[in-house]
Amino acid sequence: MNMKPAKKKRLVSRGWVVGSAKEFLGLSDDEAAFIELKLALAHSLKERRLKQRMTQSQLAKRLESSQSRVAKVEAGDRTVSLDLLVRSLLAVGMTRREIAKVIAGGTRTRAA
Amino acid sequence: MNMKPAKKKRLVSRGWVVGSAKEFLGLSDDEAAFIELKLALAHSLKERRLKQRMTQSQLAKRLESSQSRVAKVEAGDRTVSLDLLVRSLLAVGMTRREIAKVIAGGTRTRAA
DNA sequence: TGTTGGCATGCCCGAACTGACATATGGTTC
DNA sequence: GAACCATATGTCAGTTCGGGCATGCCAACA
Repeated sequence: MNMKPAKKKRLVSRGWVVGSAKEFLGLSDDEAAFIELKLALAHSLKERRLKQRMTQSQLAKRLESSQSRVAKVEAGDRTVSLDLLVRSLLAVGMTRREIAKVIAGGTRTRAA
Repeated sequence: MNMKPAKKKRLVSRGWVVGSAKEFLGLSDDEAAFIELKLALAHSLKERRLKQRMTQSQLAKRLESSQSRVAKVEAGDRTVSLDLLVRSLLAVGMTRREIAKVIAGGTRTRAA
């Protein structure tokens, strides 16, 4: 990722609170949009995986990755790239259209 | 990115021909979907930047990156991550919804 | 209680990505 | 042609990310 003023942000991406992020930190709109986007995808990944009754280990195998990394992906860990995130989504069977839907879901703040 | 059997693929991502990729190479469906996705985004980035009458150097400044890297992003260079690609799209003013549209655009083979 | 299974966390270090620079190509204007 | 601008391409040192292992946590259950 490498975002120059990578100061505080480090804390955020794994502090949750979906619909905010930039509120209590000096994030630019783009930066905020970006991490919220990742969190939204991470969340839908876990949802989808469970719906498929798949374990993290099984998914890891498909990705030629490891259980621990899958856990980090779902947790929205800052060391996880969008690349791996999206490839994971494809691996649990999501189509481009479905992924797009999650991304568009956008400025929605809470699930329930 | 790091895709285990990163064999030939190297050639593809910068060989273009939008609607194919996996056709003449042994790519899995997911792998193919993934790089086509990146190419679609890369293409719409250039389109959008030009529409904004912005130069690569200007965009690079916003991203705190360099002109040469922006060029690679738009070219769909294999050394460019989805992260940078998406952050670039946000930097040229695209909304999540617009990005989603490009992604959903999906299995379309040719433009005109 | 001991065991098993699924998930989370920390770490290492090799692989991939990044910014920056140098340089090349192509177009425009004088 | 020279000067200038936007873009393309190659390279590389420094940073980030990746797989995988070790380990911790917790719930289920016999």
